[in-house]
Parts: sequence; C-alpha cells; structure tokens
Amino acid sequence: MSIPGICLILRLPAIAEFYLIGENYERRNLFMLKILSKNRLVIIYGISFGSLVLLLKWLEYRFLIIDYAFEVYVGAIALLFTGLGVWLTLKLSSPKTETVFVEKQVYITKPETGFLPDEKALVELGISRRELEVLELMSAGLSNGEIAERLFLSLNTIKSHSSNLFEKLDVKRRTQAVEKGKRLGLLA
Amino acid sequence: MSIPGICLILRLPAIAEFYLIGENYERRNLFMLKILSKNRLVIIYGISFGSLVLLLKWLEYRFLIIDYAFEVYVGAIALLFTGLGVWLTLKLSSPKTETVFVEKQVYITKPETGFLPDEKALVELGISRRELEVLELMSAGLSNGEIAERLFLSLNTIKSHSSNLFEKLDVKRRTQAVEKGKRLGLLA
DNA sequence: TTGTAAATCACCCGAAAGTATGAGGGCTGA
DNA sequence: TCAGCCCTCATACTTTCGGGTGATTTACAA
Repeated sequence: MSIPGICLILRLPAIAEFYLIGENYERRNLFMLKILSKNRLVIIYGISFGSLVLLLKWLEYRFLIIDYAFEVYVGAIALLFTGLGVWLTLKLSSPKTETVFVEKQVYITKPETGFLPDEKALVELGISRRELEVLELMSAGLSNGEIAERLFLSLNTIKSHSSNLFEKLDVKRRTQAVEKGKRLGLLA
Repeated sequence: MSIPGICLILRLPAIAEFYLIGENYERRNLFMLKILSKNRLVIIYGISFGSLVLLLKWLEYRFLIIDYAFEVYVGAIALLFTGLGVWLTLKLSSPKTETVFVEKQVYITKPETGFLPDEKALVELGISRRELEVLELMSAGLSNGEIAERLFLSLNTIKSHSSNLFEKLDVKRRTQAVEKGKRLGLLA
C-alpha cells in the first residue's frame, strides 16, 4: 500500500462524485474548482494522511527495527490516529445552533443613484415581478386603466395584480401601497 | 481484519450519528432516509473505499502475498483508531452549541429632518394652507373620509379641497398629486 | 403525473374618488 | 365698501377603485 495509493483512496470521493454526477464534460474545470473549494477539508485530510504515513515509513527505516518495536509502532499509530479522529470530529462536527432573533432598527434611506428594489423584501412579501411593475406605475400616478394600456393588459388584470399587491403589502388603498412601497425600499 | 470489519468501520460515522442523535427511536427510518440523502458523499466515500480495499486485498492474496500485509494492517489500525477517535469525541465531548444572532429588520419611519415645504412653489401655484394639509394626509395614504375625520371637516369639504388642489397641480388623481407634490418639494 | 404558483381575463357590486355647481361666512386689500 | 380669495358644506352625477369569485394557460417543482 503505497503512499500514492493512499492519496488516491482519499481522493476517491471527489473523483467518484465528479464522474458520477459530472455529465457536462465541458464544465470539468469549473467543477474541479468547486471541488477544491468545497472539499478543502477532504483534501487536507488526504495530504495529512499521506504525510503521516511518509513520516512513519521514514521512522520505520531510520530507527525502528520491526521485530523489536512492532507493538510500539502499532501503538503509536493507534494513538496518532485516535488523535486525528478526535481532531477531525471537533473540527468538522456541526455545532448545534441556537438561533436568537435580535430586532434591529433600520432606517430606510433611499439611495438616489441607481435605485434597485430591495430583493429581500420582495421575496419576503412574495411580490411578483408583474406586481412590482404595477406598483411602480401606480407610484407614478397612473390609473388602473392607464397602467393596463401601458402594459398591454386588460383593466381586469391590473385590478387582479393590484388587489394581490394590496393584500401582500397589507394595505387598503393604492396611495398606502405607494407609501409603504417607498418605505420598504421597493420603490425609488 | 476482514472486509466486513472494514465496511463497519467505514459506516461508523453514520451509525454513531444515528445512535447518538436518534433519541426519538420511532423516527429511525426517517432519520436513515435523511442520512441517505444528505450524506450521499459519505456513502460514496465508504463504498469506494471498501471496494478499493477489497481489490487490494484480492490483489495481495493473488499476486503480492505477504509483502503488503503490514501496510494494510497499519492502514486498518489507523482507520480503526480514527473511527475510535471520532466515536469517542462524539460520545464524550460536551455538545457544541453555537448561538446565532439573526438580525430581524424593523422598519422605522425615518426621523423628519426638519422638512419645510417650498414656500415659493406654494405661492406660485396658489396652494392654500388647508390644501397643503390635505395633500400631506393624502400622501400618507389616507382616504378622503379619514382626512375629513382627522381635520374635523365634512367629506364634501375634503373633496372640494382635493378638487381645487388637483386643478392647481394640474393633475387628475390623488396619486399624481402626491407624486407631483414630492417632485415640487411640497412634501417630504 | 400531479400540484402549485404566476399571469391573464371576466363579471358583479359596493365603496371611494373625482366633477360640476352652488351657497354662505370670514378675512383682506384697494 | 366691496371684490376676491379662502374655508366650509351640500347635492347630484360619473368614474375609478377595490373585493369577491372563478376560469384558463403556462411554467416549474414534487
């Protein structure tokens, strides 16, 4: 069992995943990069393992006479790898997370240049693209009819969108929707 | 060191996790499914490793015989005690708890930094104090009825004011009035 | 395959908004 | 004093808005 062999073994998971999953052969390089970044620990493991075996081999040929110190040798190995196991577990074990919600007061300040709607707020409220579009035109002061004309939709569609929008924003009127939209950073 | 033994070692992390975490014994099957789906990598690792060792063993007995027996033995010891270390750590280490603070954003209406409506624009457009007052409440999203209530006036009065306001601002709807009011510096 | 969500459109009804017109009282500057 | 403006309120009418319900198509995920 040579050292390259061990290293090969240690790399197996990554390789296996690569060949099993990687149907798109053009993306191998990208995939490899992902492997390198994601499986950093596995790679470190492999290198460490290899180095250790190398060290042991060296020690074996340098100082130890196998017949004499076999038990010591095995004991050392056992000790070393027990330690390795402990270290690895401590390093890798995912801590049980306790989530504490801390309320943070956020003052909304609208950036004047290059406005982009707050994606997070949009997702949280479940506001769709169309609805945001309608909201924007609302804030420009257009009536539902004008919005329908502008978007090449029927008046009823705009009404549906606005109704859904009001519910998601928890408001009753378009003026409130515009006001809240600005406050939440959905509108410029 | 038999092959089933090696396989057992390789399954150790999953098994250990199962028995250490699985306090709810009724959910073992569900837990196993989760293990299967989540720890796909680990399983692939285990199977690959096992297969490779099997292959090596076979080669060893077939062609190489004794020469590599020692390395395999040491490797097995290493693995065994790595597993032991992992198991020991999982068993003995006090459960790591990590407190995660999640910021929950609470939106606050920004403190008014002493806004003053543009007097010049007001005079130019001939907008009276009452009308401006109505416009401000409009921009807050209030309905005519609510504005009337707030100002202790009748609904009709508010309608009059808003109508006059719209004419002076040259707009057709309250949303446009709010938009234009902000644009002209009449509103914050 | 089934289910879910978005987007589209329709119809009805009541509420709110907006238009038009008029009227009475108060304040002010010419 | 009186014209002009503001504020108030009213009636009548039209338009727009918003709620409720439901159908259809598309797309995407389970």
